[in-house]
Amino acid sequence: MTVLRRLLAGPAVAAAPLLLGRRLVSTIDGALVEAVIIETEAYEGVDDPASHAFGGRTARNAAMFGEPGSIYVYRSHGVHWCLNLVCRAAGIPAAVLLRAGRIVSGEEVAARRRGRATELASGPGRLAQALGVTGALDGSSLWAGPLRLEGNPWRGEVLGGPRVGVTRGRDLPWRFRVKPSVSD
DNA sequence: ATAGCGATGTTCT
DNA sequence: GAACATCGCTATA
Repeated sequence: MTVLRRLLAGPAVAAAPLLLGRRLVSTIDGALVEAVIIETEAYEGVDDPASHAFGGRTARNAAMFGEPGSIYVYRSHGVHWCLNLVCRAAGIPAAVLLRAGRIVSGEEVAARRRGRATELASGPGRLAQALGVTGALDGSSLWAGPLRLEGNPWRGEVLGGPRVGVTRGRDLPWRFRVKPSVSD
């Protein structure tokens, strides 16, 4: 059992800060794009009023109930795809939303997908678009697909705070990001 | 620099 | 109908 498998088998709140600094490696459509994760948010199961799984299973959130290491992709505001990594044992819904990254490889591909050269992955919709992630990946596995996770956790300072765009459950500091640096 | 708003799928009231 | 785990354009300062 690898470190990563153990991490995703546990609570999303524990996994979210330890996913920071790792590289998300995409070979979607045969093009290599890598992004270092710099911002995440945790969504726990039925007790979390901000989670898509709050209130039970639906067609959209079904992937959240899958094996840890599953990929959950949903459409936000009818426009953008957002990428989550599923945590906890099958049947217990929890996931970490990957909110932002810094492209470290395949910048040309990312820029082409984004239709611009700046802000390539500074937001959940942008990150997914830069990596080529779409709803086609929903329910697939991180262990055997075109999307992988590599590298080690962020060694620097990690900041916590309330989740973004959430009205219920705002009191929980389940958003994590690396300390901002000038190179971003 | 900041604010407002349109786009638009899925879920909930 | 309304709200949303968003983004990018447009308008005002």
